[in-house]
Amino acid sequence: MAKILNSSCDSCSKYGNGCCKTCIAEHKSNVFAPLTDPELEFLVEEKKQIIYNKGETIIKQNTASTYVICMNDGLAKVYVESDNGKNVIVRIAKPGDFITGGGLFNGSVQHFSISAITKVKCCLIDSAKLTRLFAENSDFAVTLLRNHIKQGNYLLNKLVNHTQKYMPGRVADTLLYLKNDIFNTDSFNVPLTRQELAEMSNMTKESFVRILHQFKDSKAISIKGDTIKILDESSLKTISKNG
Amino acid sequence: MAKILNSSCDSCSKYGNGCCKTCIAEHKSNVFAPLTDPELEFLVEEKKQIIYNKGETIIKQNTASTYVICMNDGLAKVYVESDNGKNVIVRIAKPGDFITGGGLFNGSVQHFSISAITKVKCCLIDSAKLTRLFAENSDFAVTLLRNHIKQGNYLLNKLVNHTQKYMPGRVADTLLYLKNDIFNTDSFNVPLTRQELAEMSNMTKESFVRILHQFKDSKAISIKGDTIKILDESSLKTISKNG
DNA sequence: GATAAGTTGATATATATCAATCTTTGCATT
DNA sequence: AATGCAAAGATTGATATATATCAACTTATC
Repeated sequence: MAKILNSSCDSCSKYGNGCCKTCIAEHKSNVFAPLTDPELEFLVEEKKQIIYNKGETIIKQNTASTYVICMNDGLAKVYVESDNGKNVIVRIAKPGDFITGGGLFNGSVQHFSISAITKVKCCLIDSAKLTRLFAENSDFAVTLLRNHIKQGNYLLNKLVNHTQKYMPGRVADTLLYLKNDIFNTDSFNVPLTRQELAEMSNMTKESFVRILHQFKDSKAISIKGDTIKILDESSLKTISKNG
Repeated sequence: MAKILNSSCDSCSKYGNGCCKTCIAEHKSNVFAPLTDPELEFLVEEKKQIIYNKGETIIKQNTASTYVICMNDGLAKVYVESDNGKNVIVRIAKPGDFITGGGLFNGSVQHFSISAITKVKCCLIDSAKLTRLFAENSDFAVTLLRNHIKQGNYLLNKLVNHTQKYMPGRVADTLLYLKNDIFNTDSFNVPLTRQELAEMSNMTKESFVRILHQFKDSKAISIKGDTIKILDESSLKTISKNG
């Protein structure tokens, strides 16, 4: 079970002692950047920092939740569970990411699930506090809105990519996403199963494997155990582009 | 060419003379509802009301624009132009809808195109004014954010529907969308071509036609010229659900 | 040593593409 | 206003293909 770190956690229980301030310092683009120190204090004063083990569910689709989540450490998958039992992984959440469910200001019901793909440390913040801060700090509202607009653009792009591209283009997109948005290195250890990589790419695991090995054969990537190395990014970009 | 209605347009040039107040009265869920009269006055004081003829482009993807659009009359399609030349129609905008492009607070570049599918009357409002209003009225910020979160949920749903459902399910979705979200009647005259209906349903026009006629044969709908009538909504819902 | 994950091959199928025909619409000319 | 014609849209059928499914097998993991 996920365990709650109580307030004796000296690095995280309170702003001023580490966690939240560090979060914001480390992740410049964080939505909390516009907040003043007292505002930040108010926001985090009752927050809960939770640790989830690999595989644990952080948010469950179709259940109510009034928390917004601030990722602190580890990786999580944000995914939609469809009626036919297949999952669609929408994105990977990484440290510094701020996740507001589809229920924010909107009935509290979550429109996607989130689960830990590695050990995850994250803060749960009561979403009612956001509303209060809007009244004091409109820059914060703008930042949060900008965040959601970017999210919308990302989804729009994903919609087009997943419906218009052939499988090789979608696999290339997934690999480029992992390299450039998640790990920021050419070579990375993938904590996701082939099934999950396939769910990111909108195809079956068998199809994903086949195309991955095509890329390996054409020297665009190398695979050693769980480690994938991008050898020829421009080649992948070309494949991504023409579909 | 689209023509600008000058300030002599007595029904629309100014708040207090009709247009915007009427807009809000008619469309209860409008995002402008939280605004006070003076705030509304400020928002619309320099707005432009424009009429577009059928087929004209209102917003062009990848161009900069600092306007937000308030639909006043008519219907428009919001769509993404993909690299392979195929369009994906994301939604239909109807009177009362408020459309903020993907560039809002975010570089001004539009991430989708909008064009008129009937004669359209709409207001273009300078998006810089929104930021100013946030400072005065945080309820407005919350409403706008809620609007975007709903938009995100809609896109998430569309992503899953378009990637997980078979064609009959997607055609059923399109028909139910037109009935329940756009026209609000069982029988409606469709101003969209088969090509456009197919672009809403993520398939070719040929496939769309075939399935439409299957639905006709099974008495779920009837087709007379440009008019489609939903005869058996529950049947369409079943088809939508099981894919 | 058992269970899950990854791989590979053969086959089935949903859907796109191509091609032909039919229908409607817009427009110029009388 | 009526006529004819061109262009666009709609429909239907035959075929091709991208991708899923099914099945067998191998490899890794607890």
